[in-house]
Amino acid sequence: MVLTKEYFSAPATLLAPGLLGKIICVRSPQNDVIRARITETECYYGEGDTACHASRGRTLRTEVLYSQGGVAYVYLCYGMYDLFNIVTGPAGHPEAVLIRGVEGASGPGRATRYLGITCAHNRLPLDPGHGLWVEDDGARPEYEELTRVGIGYASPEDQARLWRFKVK
DNA sequence: AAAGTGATCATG
DNA sequence: ATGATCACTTTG
Repeated sequence: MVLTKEYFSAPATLLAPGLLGKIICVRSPQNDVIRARITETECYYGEGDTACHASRGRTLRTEVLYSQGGVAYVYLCYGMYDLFNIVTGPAGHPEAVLIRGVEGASGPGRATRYLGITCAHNRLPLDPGHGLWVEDDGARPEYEELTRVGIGYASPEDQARLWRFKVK
């Protein structure tokens, strides 16, 4: 079944582990669909999370994080890699789940490249009509909780949070 | 271990 | 207008 905006309106802290095993679907320019099961995620939660892009408030870039859950947040990292996040939670509260890996591609930059997701997908609602959506086939894989990667600029307590989730 | 790469945001 | 910074990957 296709996951809806209502599903994505739950908190990122819940959805990051919950999305493991779900299937990202992307319609390519050639009109075929690429599918891959999520194997690793991280959550970024609110302005109070010093690792979250919205920790310094609303800007042109972070505006999309304040949407109601169920839209894509894609941004260019290190000048080379498009990183794909799913915005979650209620409107007005900035939070998202970063897709760090899918079956067939580990690492957030590689996963987006593998799926064919680019900055052109930024702000798009996640549904089949927009060519980018997520399906649940009932899989509930076991996972482990780890600290987030690449956030050395965040406060020590935020760095210590177990907000990365990885399928065993 | 270190470079490569460019949008973004804060500063002047 | 300028410069530091960066939720990474590849190569050695």
